Amino acid sequence: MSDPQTARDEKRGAMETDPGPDMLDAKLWDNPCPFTFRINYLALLYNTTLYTWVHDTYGLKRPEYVVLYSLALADGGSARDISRTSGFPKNTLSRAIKRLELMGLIDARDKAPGGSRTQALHLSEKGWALIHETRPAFEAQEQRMLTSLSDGERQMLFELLSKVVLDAESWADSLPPQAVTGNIHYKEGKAQ
Amino acid sequence: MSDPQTARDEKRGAMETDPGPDMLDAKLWDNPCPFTFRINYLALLYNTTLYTWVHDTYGLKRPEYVVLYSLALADGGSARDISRTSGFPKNTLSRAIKRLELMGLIDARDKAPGGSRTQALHLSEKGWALIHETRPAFEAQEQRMLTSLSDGERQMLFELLSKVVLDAESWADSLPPQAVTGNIHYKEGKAQ
DNA sequence: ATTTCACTGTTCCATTTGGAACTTGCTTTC
DNA sequence: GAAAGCAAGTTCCAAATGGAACAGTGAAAT
Repeated sequence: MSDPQTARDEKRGAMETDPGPDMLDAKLWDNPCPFTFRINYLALLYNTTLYTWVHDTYGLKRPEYVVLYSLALADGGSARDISRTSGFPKNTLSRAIKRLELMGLIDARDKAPGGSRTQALHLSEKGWALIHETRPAFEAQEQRMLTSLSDGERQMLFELLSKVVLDAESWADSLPPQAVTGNIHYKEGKAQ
Repeated sequence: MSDPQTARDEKRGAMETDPGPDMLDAKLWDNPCPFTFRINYLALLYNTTLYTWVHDTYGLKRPEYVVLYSLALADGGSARDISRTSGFPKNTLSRAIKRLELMGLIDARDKAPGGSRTQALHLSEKGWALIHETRPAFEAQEQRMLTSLSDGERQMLFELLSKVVLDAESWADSLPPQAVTGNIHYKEGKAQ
């Protein structure tokens, strides 16, 4: 895997669509982390397309739409749940929820629904409507993303990724040991 | 695929590690976009772990480290190249590059190296040192991420993802047609 | 040759973000 | 059952972010 940027190159020679960012080739074929680069790159393309669309069309920021989407999948979930499964910090979500409430997309929270500091959140009628209207775009984009694969390949990809995700607890939130020892610390050199 | 949250549930019954965020289960097994959720989730876990480590250890923010990493793979690349392959907007990268230059991690740019508005960027000695010191952590984390897969499975996953990435031009930056027509516009209801 | 044009990188500024401290209310312990 | 502990959600504020307008430079057109 040392001189691998061939697959894309021939295409480039013919069409010259992009003025040759072979940095992309390097990142794809010369990268010590080929897997994580790919998922980052794909996630990026997918997310920016869809979330800019949502923002331009509905005036909802990404964390806001994430709240709606999360509740559509797990109605009655809490801010903490959304934080854990989406990666947004809880204060960002707090703000998002407040605004969604104001917009009438999620139901007003009774300060104590039975007595619990955890607030169960629910989509409003209007919130469901928005989800039903927007989710197809997300689904369709995911479909388009996978058109180059056969049904069998899609299934295989799905299973492989599931395996990795299910094993995530064992590696997330901790670094491999050798990374943590004996480093030069540049931090004090903060220029700014 | 309607009542699929079994795989994780039995585990939960036994260990009760997490106080049951079955929102995660819903997002994994009830999601109309199972593929993109998985890659987003994995990317999230991977990125936050590593970039917080880089930040705490070296005082480099994510876009800054991304510049270094990109140049390590494609020395002489431009800000524009990095922007296209990383997704960061060019002004963010402009700032990052300026600071890296100040810190001596990339070579100073001669205002006109032969005459061209595109600036070819190069890591300095110190920049290379930092990359050589940090990259192993990224590699190791990617390895750990994939430990649950056999060699064959890893290879398969790599090939499937490559296919999808190579096809990216055909779907990125555009939405599926049916998404763009006939929507309610909530945007004017901006509360704030 | 001069005028457009195209595009890279920078600056400006309003908005957004997220860490840290705080509030509140349940839960556990003695 | 009071006291200490803990965890969800909020507020505060400094920092980071990214859109938009700008500047500068090479290429294209006439």
